[in-house]
Amino acid sequence: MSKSAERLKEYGIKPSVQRVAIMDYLLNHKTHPTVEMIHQDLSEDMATLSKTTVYNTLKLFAEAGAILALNIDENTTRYDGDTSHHAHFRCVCCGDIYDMTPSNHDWDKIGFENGEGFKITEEELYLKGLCPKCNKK
Amino acid sequence: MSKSAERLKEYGIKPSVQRVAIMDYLLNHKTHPTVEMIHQDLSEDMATLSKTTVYNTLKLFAEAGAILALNIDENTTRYDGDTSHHAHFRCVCCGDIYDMTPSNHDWDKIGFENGEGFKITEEELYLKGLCPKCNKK
DNA sequence: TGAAAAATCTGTAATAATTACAAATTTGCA
DNA sequence: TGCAAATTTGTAATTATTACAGATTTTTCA
Repeated sequence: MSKSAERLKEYGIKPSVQRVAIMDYLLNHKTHPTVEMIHQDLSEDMATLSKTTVYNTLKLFAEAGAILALNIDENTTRYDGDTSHHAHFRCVCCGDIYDMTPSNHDWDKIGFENGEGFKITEEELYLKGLCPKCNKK
Repeated sequence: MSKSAERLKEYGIKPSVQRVAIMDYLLNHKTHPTVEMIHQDLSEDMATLSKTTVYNTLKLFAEAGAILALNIDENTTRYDGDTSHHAHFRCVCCGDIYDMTPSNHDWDKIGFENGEGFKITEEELYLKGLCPKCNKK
């Protein structure tokens, strides 16, 4: 079975053709794509793929914890097949999103002064600025 | 001059009646309100206030760095008059947003393994989970 | 002071992302 | 094979946000 199909099963999701294709896309494109990009690219091989299916599927995946839904972009959601603990950087010039690895591995153990009683289940660190390419100009 | 008007001048923004009212609202409501909430509340005293003005003004403030625009909520932007360095928590149950103060004050000095060449100008830490109230239930 | 110019505000219409929903298709299984 | 359940599809509705042009307010300066 494909890696993508296995991944879906791990998270209790039945692997339909469309679901496997979308998960496959996410595992092979580290670009943090939008619904639009995924739909457009996959449509080349799956002409009948509906945008609604892409929306529904990504929501399903994200709610199951199989992928990450990122709100680092102001107007649209970006998706990430890599669910390991890492931060994200968005270049305010070109819009590209990069994975960032904090060198201080204690960042995920940060406590909060007023954190008593809170149950934290998700943590996202968003960085913005200029990427190396845009920074040179 | 009011504290709000002074604040605007600090950031090079001309203090009109509407702008002062909106900044005032943000400085006095720590609820991280949406455009909708701000407009609705201020409309009680300023019947003619347009929602477009609220949108434009908040964008102006945020771009000048006078306030923060938060994307912690999936479908709408929330605003924060407190620009000091702190994190945000959103309760997935009731939707309320809380300020969080990392007890490890080094969190803003985190380096990134693959950070060479990047110029980081903004940093947002978003936490999600259950607030003390919802956690009890 | 008082007109002309500039800045700001307002209301409506347009846009774009996302969701609702019902019909069509596919899948799993007796 | 044939039926029921799950999934997908396409269109219509919803919601947040922006575009834009006209109205209003503020500023400039003779």
